[in-house]
Amino acid sequence: MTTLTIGQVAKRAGVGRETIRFYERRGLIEEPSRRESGYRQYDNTAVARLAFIQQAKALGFSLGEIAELLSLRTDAGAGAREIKKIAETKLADIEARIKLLQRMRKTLKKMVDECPGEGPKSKCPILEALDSGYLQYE
Amino acid sequence: MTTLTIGQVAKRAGVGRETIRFYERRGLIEEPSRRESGYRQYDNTAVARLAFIQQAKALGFSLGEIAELLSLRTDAGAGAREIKKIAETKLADIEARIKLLQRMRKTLKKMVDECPGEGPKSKCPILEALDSGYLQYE
DNA sequence: CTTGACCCTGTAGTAAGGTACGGGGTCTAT
DNA sequence: ATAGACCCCGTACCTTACTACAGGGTCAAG
Repeated sequence: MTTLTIGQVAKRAGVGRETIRFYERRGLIEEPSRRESGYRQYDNTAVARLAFIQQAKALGFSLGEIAELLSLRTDAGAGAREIKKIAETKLADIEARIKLLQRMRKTLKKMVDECPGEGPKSKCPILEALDSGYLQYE
Repeated sequence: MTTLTIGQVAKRAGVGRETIRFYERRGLIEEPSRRESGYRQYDNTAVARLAFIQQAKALGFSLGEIAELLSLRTDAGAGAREIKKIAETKLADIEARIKLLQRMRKTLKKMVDECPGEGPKSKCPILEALDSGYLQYE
């Protein structure tokens, strides 16, 4: 099994060296074995682990949630139920964020459409709309 | 004109006292006059200003952007054009965020649908999907 | 054997948007 | 006149996810 230094792992995984040490401190990556000199020694499973983290991040999971996912993975008692539950919670969270942003978009679009884009600011309803306390959110 | 203490303003605006001082430091709220004792003295325009900030925050503007909006408001040279531009930039930003979240939702929903929700974790495709580096984002 | 690239630790800084605390002084009602 | 609520300032702390030093030691090539 080839061993890799932290820099080689970082390069293959497309992250910074410091990021790997940071993940190690956060418990997302196991502490690797060391050479005599103290240099960290990794193998390809570390690269795979980093890929997992990147994928999960791309899906909107926080590092805390990723740690949870990772612990379920090695927890013999964990089944499909636990994993599905985390993913469902995240899904609901993402859907809520989308809804909020859509409401924001609607109001903002209306404001932009109503603003002539020229002339004095008194012709633009944006500032007044913000003043009026008239917006409905949440 | 009735004067208000910072605590009264905070209560009416629904924010914390510390938040008002924080906004003052950030230049979002003008420095108010003081009593002999050094106590800040506000009037209702401060409550209105805070309401403006809350509204703008609800639309997704950052404090920096709100400061910009606020300065345009008192800048005699500013017209509808400048204000519309900021709002348009924010709108584009919100739309991009919505698109990203929709992609995330789609993939996550597929995973959740494919997971049986019972049995061993090997039956759940979520962990494997995260491993595979197979997700397409961005 | 030297040079330059790489590694180590620990600490500090970044962004955003606050929140909390310590050690004071003040205001108001009883 | 005194209790308790409120205010002052400055500084530190919180979260998230890194990123950047500083001051060292190590490794591989020429």
